[in-house]
Amino acid sequence: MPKTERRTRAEMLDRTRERLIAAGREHFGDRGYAATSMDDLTASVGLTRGALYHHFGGKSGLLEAVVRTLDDELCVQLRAILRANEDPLAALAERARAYIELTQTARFQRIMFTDAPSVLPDAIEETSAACIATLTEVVEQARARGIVAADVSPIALATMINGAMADASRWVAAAPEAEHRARLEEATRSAAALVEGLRI
Amino acid sequence: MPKTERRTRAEMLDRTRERLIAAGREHFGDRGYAATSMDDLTASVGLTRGALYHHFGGKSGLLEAVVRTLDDELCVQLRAILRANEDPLAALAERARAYIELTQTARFQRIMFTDAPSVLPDAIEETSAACIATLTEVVEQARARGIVAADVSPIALATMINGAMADASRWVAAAPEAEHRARLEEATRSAAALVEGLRI
DNA sequence: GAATTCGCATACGCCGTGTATGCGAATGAC
DNA sequence: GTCATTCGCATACACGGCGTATGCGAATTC
Repeated sequence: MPKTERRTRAEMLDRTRERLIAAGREHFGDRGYAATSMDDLTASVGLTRGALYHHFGGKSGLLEAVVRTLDDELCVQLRAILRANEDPLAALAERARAYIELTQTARFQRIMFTDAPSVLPDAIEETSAACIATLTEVVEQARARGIVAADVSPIALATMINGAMADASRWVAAAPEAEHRARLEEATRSAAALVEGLRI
Repeated sequence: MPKTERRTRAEMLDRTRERLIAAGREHFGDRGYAATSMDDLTASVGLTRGALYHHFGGKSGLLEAVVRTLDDELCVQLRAILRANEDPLAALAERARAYIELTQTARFQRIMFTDAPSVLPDAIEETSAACIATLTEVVEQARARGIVAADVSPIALATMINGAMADASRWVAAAPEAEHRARLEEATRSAAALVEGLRI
């Protein structure tokens, strides 16, 4: 029996999907969505646009698949951090650092922060809503325990914390290599100060 | 002497610039940058693409002009509010409400928050840097007066406040008409709580 | 009044996307 | 095992939009 295993049809299908998504991460992340040619992208993995339209329906369909992949990878890690901390505000501070660190790659920033909101407002709205929902739960816990004032709106606060994190991440990523670590520390400390300020 | 005044050449030039920028605000704001055809846009003000390329160099050039117009209009009003408040943190809270209110139009949101960062990352980086710079000054004042802790980074904090404001604005704007006012109040109160939490 | 500038229109070529169509290999029926 | 069928993907075509080169006509300059 030769070492080349036989692949079932479904396996092959999944493999080309994955290859296209991987190519999407690279091309969209490096050149930006608008400047990416689907002819080039598909050719870079030995395919043509036919495969793209078959699997994703079009250029934006591939971007959406890439976005969901990136979002899933991030969410898994962030949720683990929230679960690991007992104190809600401490959990938020911990999560802030992890969020900034996990979103530092240029590709992630370009795709998730810059291009996707413009091309797929609905998909981004959906994923960030899920992200904000978990933050909202944390704020509600804190409020229920009397850690933060009862008159703040958990959803509004979660939304703002989410926005603050995104911009903090961009600010760190925009730093020249030498200042990178310093900015990460500054951003982490400031984020902690911001959420700890909510403590009564 | 007839009522039709004679226009100098320079005046005419400025008028077509303004008309194109106005058309840009409408088309980019209503349909999005990518979905806007420059043939349609120029035709809507009785011109052709020739005028566009003469004045702005291209599609993105017009967007940049629109962005700077919108940014200028906003900055003027926000600066006035910062000057009107003595206490730095109170000024920030006041500014937060004004910022959210002044950025509620769908056109502003679409152009400044959604499309421009993708098409003109440098221009947006530049304008938001200016915005963050003024916020940084306010935080530094507060720190100098001992109102906030000395170990927070004014720039990092200003960046995060800026991001929090933008997302708060989007959150309010995304509300159905009926909830609009309620969300504005929630966001304003929560923003105030966030910055007041920094007070020692 | 001739020359020149310059604001804007016209005309052309190119690239990229979406769609319709075609082919060939893997799958299922019997 | 053969035939019919599905389906993953390639090929071919048509359309629209952008950028550039070119042209015209009116306002300025001398």
